[in-house]
Amino acid sequence: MTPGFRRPPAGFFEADVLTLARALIGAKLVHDAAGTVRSGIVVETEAYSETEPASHAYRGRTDRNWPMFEDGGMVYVYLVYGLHHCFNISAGPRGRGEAVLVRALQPLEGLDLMSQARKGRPVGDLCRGPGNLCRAMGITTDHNGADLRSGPLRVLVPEHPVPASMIAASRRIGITSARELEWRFYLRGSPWVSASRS
DNA sequence: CGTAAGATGAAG
DNA sequence: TTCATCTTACGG
Repeated sequence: MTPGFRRPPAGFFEADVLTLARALIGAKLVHDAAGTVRSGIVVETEAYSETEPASHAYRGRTDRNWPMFEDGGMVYVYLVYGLHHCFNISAGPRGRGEAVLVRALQPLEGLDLMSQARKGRPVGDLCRGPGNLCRAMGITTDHNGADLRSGPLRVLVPEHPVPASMIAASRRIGITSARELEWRFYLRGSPWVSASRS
């Protein structure tokens, strides 16, 4: 266990999705695979809920989105545009369709592996954007339905919480509905966050 | 069934 | 701005 980080307290992932999306900023995402370790600090997230139309959960549970409806802390990974994976963390209690999309990480460990997976892109781009981060971290649909508290993917929270004043909110990126909601959160001033689209 | 659109990324 | 690439979800 890395100094400065600890296992999340009980109930951490059962919080409502907006609370969790904020609480994940500054947390550490770790992937252990085949004796290798990759990790990074979460610097950008987005909340998605069954209550708004931009969410996969808006029209109820399906074969794809079912992890969103499971207990908080379950991994939801899906493929977008037939090319890129997106990594989400289920929030809230079982039966409620909510998840946090992780959009960017500050790379911490396993930079060599990440760089290899990302074809030698600059460090600043390794984990910038949801698809890029999955590629760098080696996250695929194989991880769909995994438990973040017991599997090869883990989340650790900082011992000293990120001050609320360091977390900024904005509109979500790349969606066509519910544009007005400011459900994207990022570490203020971080150079690792993804760029906005039009 | 057929098909349109998608929580993106990279190149031109 | 365009295109790669393919699954999902929805309509017929």
